[in-house]
Amino acid sequence: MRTKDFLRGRRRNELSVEETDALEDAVDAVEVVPPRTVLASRGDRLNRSTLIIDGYACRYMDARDGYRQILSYHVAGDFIDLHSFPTRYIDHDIATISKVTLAYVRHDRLEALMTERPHLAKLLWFSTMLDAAQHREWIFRIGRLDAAGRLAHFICETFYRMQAVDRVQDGTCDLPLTQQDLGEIAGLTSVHVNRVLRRLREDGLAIVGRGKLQILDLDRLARLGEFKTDYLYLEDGPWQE
Amino acid sequence: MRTKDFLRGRRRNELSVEETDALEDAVDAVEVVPPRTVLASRGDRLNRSTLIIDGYACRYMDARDGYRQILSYHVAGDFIDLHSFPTRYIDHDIATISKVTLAYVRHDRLEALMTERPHLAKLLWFSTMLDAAQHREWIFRIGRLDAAGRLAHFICETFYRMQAVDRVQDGTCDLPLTQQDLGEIAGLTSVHVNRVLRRLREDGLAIVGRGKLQILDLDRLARLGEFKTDYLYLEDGPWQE
DNA sequence: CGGAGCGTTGAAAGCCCTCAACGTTTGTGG
DNA sequence: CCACAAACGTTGAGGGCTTTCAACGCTCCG
Repeated sequence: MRTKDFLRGRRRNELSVEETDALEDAVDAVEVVPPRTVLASRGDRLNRSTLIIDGYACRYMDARDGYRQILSYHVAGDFIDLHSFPTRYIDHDIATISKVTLAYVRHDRLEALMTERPHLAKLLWFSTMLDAAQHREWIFRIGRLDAAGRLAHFICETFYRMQAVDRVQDGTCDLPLTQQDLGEIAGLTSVHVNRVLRRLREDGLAIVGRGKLQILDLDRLARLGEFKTDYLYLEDGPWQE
Repeated sequence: MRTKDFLRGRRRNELSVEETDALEDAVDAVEVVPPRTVLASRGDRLNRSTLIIDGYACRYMDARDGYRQILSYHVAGDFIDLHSFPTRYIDHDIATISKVTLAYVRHDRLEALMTERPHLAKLLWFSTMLDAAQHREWIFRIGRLDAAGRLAHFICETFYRMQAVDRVQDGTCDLPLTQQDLGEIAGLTSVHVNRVLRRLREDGLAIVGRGKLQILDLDRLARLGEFKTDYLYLEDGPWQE
């Protein structure tokens, strides 16, 4: 099932069998895309949206000086550009990070779902609100935390998201990001990311490198990054009925 | 008409007369709230959403050290917490900045609109995507720009948004923010905001103070803040049919 | 096996913060 | 209407976190 990771670990249980089938049925094509490939550019008008089946991607904006700011990091189950359905245009760039398997859903199929399945539509809307909630945490992270806090916060967020889609084993998960990427996520230089990661490693908090993330002390990481899980709307949170 | 500023200057024209009436009809109560009042707190479960008829509000998160990070700034026509309809909970705090006139729409009315008026529902969804697009620009702003660029970017954004709802006269509009507030928006201290604003004033870019914003040179401000208008989805943008 | 990208480390500089003091404005009550 | 207090705005000096610049080691893949 190509859509099995969509909202997995979040509010997947609110999807009925019929809705699951309807969503699965709306999936058009499946494609494998190589790493570091641009999927869409600012200003593009899209007529389909993209669900990550497996792999990693990000959204970003380029700054004048050649640096870029990564806006969001996406894993399996993420509808990477569902917002282009209501907005029609996208206002940032999207690219793969690793090799990625993608599923496409045409916007006319979504249009039909809006009228035929309003409850499913509301869950699609909800999934774009998860993005917005994450955006807000990123603003907080970059605006108010120091370098170590920013990376700790990102590590916590990524770990919980990976756990939600069952991509964690023995406290370890994939993290195919370079130190340059992490700098573009946290608003830091790669040099400083390197120093901070060493500190996190030496302090027994987490080991980041070689495409992997290993959590050593999630509690202390969360404290350092002032991290709360509520905004991820995980299945065991207080928002359950 | 209480909802006249909703999506005004953006894609208001896509609302049919019937949809406008339906939205207007969904408005429950109207209330006036004093400045600096907390409207909702992280973890609250809401059963209604709030449209600003007039005045200014913001969303924010508190950090451990007593500082806070402002996540978004809201003006007339903004649905300040429409995202709580699909998410049910809110994951940040909301407060007024000035005296504000609010209109409430109960979530059960929105639920009905989802099934009865899917096109209107899609426009409501779109309006929450405007928020997300703004969030992304804030991430870019804080992550990649220096202090002057951050304030210039915020000034540009605010000016265009105020213009969209017809709150600009002679290049001047209300801006009831203290330098402390601006610091909490841009991830800076109020002291440094003060120094940067003086620079902007002396360089003939903008005058900020006494509750007002006066634009002196929008082009240079936009260049300084690397500001583009596309993400605001203004009525005269390329996204028009 | 070679090269390019990535990671690592050091030194110096810069942007912004912290601390502190004082001036200005605003709003309220006598 | 004035006086006063509190909040806001302004300015200077010093310090710290992060950047910049530079060099070198490592790893992975063709």
